[in-house]
Amino acid sequence: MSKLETAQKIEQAFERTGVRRTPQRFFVLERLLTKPDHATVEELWAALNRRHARASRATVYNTLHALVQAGLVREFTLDGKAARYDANLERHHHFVCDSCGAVEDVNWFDVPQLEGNESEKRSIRSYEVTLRGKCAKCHSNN
Amino acid sequence: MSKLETAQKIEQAFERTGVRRTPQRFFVLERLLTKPDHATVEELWAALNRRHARASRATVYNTLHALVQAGLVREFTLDGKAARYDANLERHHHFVCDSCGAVEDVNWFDVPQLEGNESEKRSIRSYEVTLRGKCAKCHSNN
DNA sequence: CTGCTAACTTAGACATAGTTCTAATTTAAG
DNA sequence: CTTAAATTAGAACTATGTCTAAGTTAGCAG
Repeated sequence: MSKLETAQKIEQAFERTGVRRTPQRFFVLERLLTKPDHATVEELWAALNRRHARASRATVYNTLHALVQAGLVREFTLDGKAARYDANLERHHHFVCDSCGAVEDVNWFDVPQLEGNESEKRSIRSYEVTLRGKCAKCHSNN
Repeated sequence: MSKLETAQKIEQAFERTGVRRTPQRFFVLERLLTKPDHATVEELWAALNRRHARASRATVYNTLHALVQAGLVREFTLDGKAARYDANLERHHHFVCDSCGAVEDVNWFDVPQLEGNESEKRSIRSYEVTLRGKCAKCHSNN
């Protein structure tokens, strides 16, 4: 997607959901859309400051809450660390690199055994596979 | 498994791994073995105090670290909260109840698609499925 | 275009949960 | 009995997230 297209997509998303457009919010959503690395608040704040020097952490938190509220971004956590944010709204799984900690999306696939097998008296609303190993980058670097 | 059998199993585990036997450690491991609810430190500490009133939190941390070190217990986290501990060393998946937060073990099953499909340039060391929904108890209570 | 105002942003203090540390005391096990 | 190792209470630390009060701005009404 070109930069222009992304910008239009963001504008539309803001308009559609009634989220007020500010430079900070635009930047955060743009960053999440174009670099799907599941950034933490800390990372987003650092990135934001490279452009809009003097952004407040609170703004990043507020922005992310607004985006989550609006359904434009999903929040999740991994291994007890800080919350991570994902603008990929498609169903997907996650891969976590043991060496560098990178989190990558993995295309969705069903886990068919689930239905018959394990759902005795519970009802399953959703599930997700978390894969762990060594990412492509860490492989070539060693 | 009877209480006696469990006790013997614990004794043997301590002896085999060279973990010194203390009442606190015995209690913690016993609790993890007999009640596989993936307790947190806080929960274990509360349980311990019901018996050995005046146990220190630090002891629970020390104990768990020793048990993890010895390979008798596994540590994991879920949803960015406190670490949870599991004496079930078999491979298994987890189910998390949306309503009450309970964490239950789910018997292991393979996810066959993984091999061919997604492991392009990364290597996958392990994976786990996390299921979410409503547990049996919460179902009957509502 | 201009001015208005509710909403947003800012800096930094504050809050909190989880965990680790410390120094004195007690204990397991040879 | 001895002593290295474990336990204790509570202080201290760390990371993450929330709050506050003052200043700024988006977006609309006129």
